[in-house]
Amino acid sequence: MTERLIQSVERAADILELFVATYPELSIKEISDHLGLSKSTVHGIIKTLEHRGYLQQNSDNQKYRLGVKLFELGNFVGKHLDIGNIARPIIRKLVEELNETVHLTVFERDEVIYIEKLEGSRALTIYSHIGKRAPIYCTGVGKAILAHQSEAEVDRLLLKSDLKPFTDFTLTNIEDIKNHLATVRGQGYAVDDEEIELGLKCIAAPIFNHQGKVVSSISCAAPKMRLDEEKLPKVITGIKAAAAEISRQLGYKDTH
Amino acid sequence: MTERLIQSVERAADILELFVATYPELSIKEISDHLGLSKSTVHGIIKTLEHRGYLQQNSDNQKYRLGVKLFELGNFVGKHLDIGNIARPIIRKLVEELNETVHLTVFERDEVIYIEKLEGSRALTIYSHIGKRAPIYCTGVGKAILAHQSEAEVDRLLLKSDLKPFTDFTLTNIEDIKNHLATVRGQGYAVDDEEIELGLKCIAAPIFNHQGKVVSSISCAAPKMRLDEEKLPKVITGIKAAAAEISRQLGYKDTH
DNA sequence: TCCAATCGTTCGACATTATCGAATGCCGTT
DNA sequence: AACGGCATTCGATAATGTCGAACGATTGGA
Repeated sequence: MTERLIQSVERAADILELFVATYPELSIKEISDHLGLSKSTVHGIIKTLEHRGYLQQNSDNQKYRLGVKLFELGNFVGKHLDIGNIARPIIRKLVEELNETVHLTVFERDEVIYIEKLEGSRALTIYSHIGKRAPIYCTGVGKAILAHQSEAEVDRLLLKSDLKPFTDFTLTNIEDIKNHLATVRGQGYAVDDEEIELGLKCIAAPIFNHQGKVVSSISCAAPKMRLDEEKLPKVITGIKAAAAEISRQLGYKDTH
Repeated sequence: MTERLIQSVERAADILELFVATYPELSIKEISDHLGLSKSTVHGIIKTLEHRGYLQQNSDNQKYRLGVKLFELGNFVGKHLDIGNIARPIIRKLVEELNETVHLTVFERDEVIYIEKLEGSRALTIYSHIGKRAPIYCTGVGKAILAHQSEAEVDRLLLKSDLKPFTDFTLTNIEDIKNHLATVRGQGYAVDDEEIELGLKCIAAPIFNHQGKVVSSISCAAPKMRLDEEKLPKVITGIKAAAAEISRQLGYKDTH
């Protein structure tokens, strides 16, 4: 790992981030003191950043603040770096690998919603479609998300749900579900074994965003008979790896 | 103007902006071709930017895209660089200079809304308050904004208004108003001469954002008698200069 | 009104550091 | 297996960023 980083670019980044870390308005002196650089060094970088719109100088006090160019770039990122675009190629690869249907969901306004579905080339496929809601307590994608919420949040969400039994295997007791979530959290993936539909089995993993919050999940859904002793470990490994990669690209820093 | 800009910082900016200008996903080769730099130079800068989260590398094709750090910074800018914060110190200075009330408005959802009011130390002050709506066709702040909308937009807005006469001086005929707006546009400021309230006179100027659109305006409002031959030019100059400075800080590039 | 202090800005000299081109290594394709 | 394309690494060079000092502008206090 003999990375050769560009000093002045790093310093420019240091300066930009200093505004977020300390105060939205800083003078050259303050910056050079914070970073331990000479005033003239800071001045050169600052003037370059100002010239490009990354900083702007206040006219009365001569201090600097972050410029609208960053706002522009940030918006661009927001549009093009959304989870769907990040996840799609990763999911596509996973589908090729497993040749099974893979779903992507997001958790928004207390609901788990399918936002992407990619199918393998099997005859027997899973019924589901983009935009549909998934129950949170008895699906892989729902449980993967639920397992990483605070206990208060879990209680709130479960109390809000009707906990209707879809099959004989559906867990409908809050304590049972909460115990099960601990297992999910521990192993890093969730299993739905015919809990919502007989014959259907899902393996799902949570996706973490740059704040470390779980905001979405992916799952592989297949007829239970196809997920045999040989295939199941592959699915688990694949789903977990894909979820981790999406998380990473979303800016999640895994700190274990 | 012997500015001494830092080359590698400029090149880093070039790279970031290239993603917006061309395509949200670029390879090192594509970047070096576009910018006429060697691959290794680009590689060094890219790795630095990636290291800091300003870029991230896609795992399957090895291309790069803008990173979430920019999203973060952009959001921060959005919060702290909003028009109110930019305008406040500039308005404050103007109030000291003129010792008259100055308003700041934004144009949103077809309405002109006061979002800031700073008063001079006079006994006779103007009634108005933050959050209040201003009619668009017969106030300085409204006309300053209206004068810089497209003709279709002006028609739409005026047809939507009831064009109620507040005083004998209120213009209520669409053609009259549109002719008047041409004057406003030409002189760079709008006058409201007792059009909404007898005895009240306002001088207002438009504020341009970084896209060159007029999204807000400021005005100086005072009893008509106080804006005499001596003071009026000062007010006009002051309001125009303040509006120009706010526009500049919002990222507006005046290209005349 | 003047002086002192503070900070932004400019300047010049130095060596650190970024740069380039060439070499290497890693896929994917034929 | 060999080729092509690309990312990556390496090493030598001088261009470039860095620092300290000097300058200038502004502010506050005596």
